[in-house]
Amino acid sequence: VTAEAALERFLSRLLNRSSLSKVEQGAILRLSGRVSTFRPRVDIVVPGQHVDYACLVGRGIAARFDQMRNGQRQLAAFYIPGDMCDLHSIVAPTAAWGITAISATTIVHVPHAQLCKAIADHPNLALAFWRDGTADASILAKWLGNLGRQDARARLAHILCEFGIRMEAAGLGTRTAFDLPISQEQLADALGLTPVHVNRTMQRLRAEGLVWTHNQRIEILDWAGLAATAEFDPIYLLFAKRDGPGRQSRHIAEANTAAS
Amino acid sequence: VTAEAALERFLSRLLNRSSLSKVEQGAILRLSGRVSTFRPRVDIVVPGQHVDYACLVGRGIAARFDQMRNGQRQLAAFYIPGDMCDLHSIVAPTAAWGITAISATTIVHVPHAQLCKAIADHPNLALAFWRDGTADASILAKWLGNLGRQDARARLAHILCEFGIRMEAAGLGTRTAFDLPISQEQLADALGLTPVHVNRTMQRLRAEGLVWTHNQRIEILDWAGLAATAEFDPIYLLFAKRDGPGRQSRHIAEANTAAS
DNA sequence: CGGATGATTGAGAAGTCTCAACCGTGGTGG
DNA sequence: CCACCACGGTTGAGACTTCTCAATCATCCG
Repeated sequence: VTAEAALERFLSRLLNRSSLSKVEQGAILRLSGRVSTFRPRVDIVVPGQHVDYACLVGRGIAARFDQMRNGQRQLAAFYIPGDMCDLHSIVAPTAAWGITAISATTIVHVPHAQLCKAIADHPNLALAFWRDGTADASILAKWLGNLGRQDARARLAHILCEFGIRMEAAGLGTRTAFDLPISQEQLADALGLTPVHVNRTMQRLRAEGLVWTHNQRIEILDWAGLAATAEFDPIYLLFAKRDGPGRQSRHIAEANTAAS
Repeated sequence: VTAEAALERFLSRLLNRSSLSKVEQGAILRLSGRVSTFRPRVDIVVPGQHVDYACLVGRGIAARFDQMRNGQRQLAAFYIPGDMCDLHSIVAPTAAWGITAISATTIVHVPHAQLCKAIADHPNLALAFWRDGTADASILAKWLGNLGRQDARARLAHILCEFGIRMEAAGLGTRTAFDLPISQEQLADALGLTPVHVNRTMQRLRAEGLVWTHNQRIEILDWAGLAATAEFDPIYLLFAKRDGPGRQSRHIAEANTAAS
């Protein structure tokens, strides 16, 4: 995977939410950075580290995590190819969190200097970056609601729906069929559950005919059913450009009825 | 409470994390907006609403919430005077969440038009706003870790420590003594617990000599002890300017040793 | 074949929830 | 001045979800 391909995915992600001129798009594509790969479970950024670059995922899956004193981890976000894990490190370069590789992951380290220059040359990019971070924060808030107010079954169903929509938007499968190289133990760290309980809950979703899994492939057999048990409404992903609310409501309708 | 006083608090909050020139500070103070008040439990912004203003808290406490289908709510953030609840609505004007009044609350509705003009005139303000939103997201991530990986006692202890530091930083008391006009039921909605369990847990913290409460006043009798049970480390509040990591580590040391 | 990783199973323990009731205080109206 | 009501805090007992610990199984890979 080359840096260029990753930057194209990144631009594509930005365009999901922001309108950018050709010139601004060119500025994104002209970014560059050192490419490195990480094995699963290796930390890419450790908590408290001061960084002068942002981490763009080119291949694999990365996650933001918070670590407790006893070593337990809470994953606060999953990043798929095209996601810039810590774009906000531009404005807050000392991370209070860490980034870890979930599966084998390729990262492009884009220097802050380049990103700052792009922002200075094209102020609209700062707004696009801010909007991108706002979308991540919106996902975080939704996860909080899931952890606080939904049981294990709804939580698992919700994250599967979320991955479906995000994978599809990133061109990495359809919302009902995609590869998810995440172990049940890692899912447990994201859902605030025990690996054992994730296992039993996944079995239940399978038994109910909602999903089918094999190796690390997910197939959602009953999208409407899964979305209903998850109370899933993709509005929180903020897949809508600034140009008004009309597009957004259409999006919800699509997501909750299609392919079921 | 006047709009001017609220804007001064807002500027003060921005200066906690960003360096702004006198001119930029002036641009903040020249903002204005319609002032209105809300009774407790009244919604200020309803989920899905399209807004063309941001909500600045002048007095009282507001909260961002996510609502489940059965009516249960999860609070995802508390906003104290000087906090701009939904600054990010500038870049994502259709809210996926709601804002509600926790106590009697005064809100200044600052039009997006004014904020956009300020950003256009002073690009550095966009970065300050983005940084402010990043701090809110960082708090959100920490809450997620609390919900996912800490028990009720640690969660409650953590939110009390957080309020202590934030209240002190906002000039609304000291970290060990402040007014907190939030009912146990509302705390439960933030902590992902039942009001009954919040009550029992609060009793336990009192019995352990960690805190003392009366009416809606909190006194933290043993800061070090409370911080230890909460695994509280204020680094996640991002109370550090861009000027390097030195100041930050000092801050942690202070917060975990002082006033205990 | 051995070792590592991830998925699966079982049984008992623990934390939290549910429901229902009761108490104390402040405000309101007769 | 008192009766009443609303609200928030408190208590008790039983139910339920999820955790803990420990073991087993399946697959991949060297």
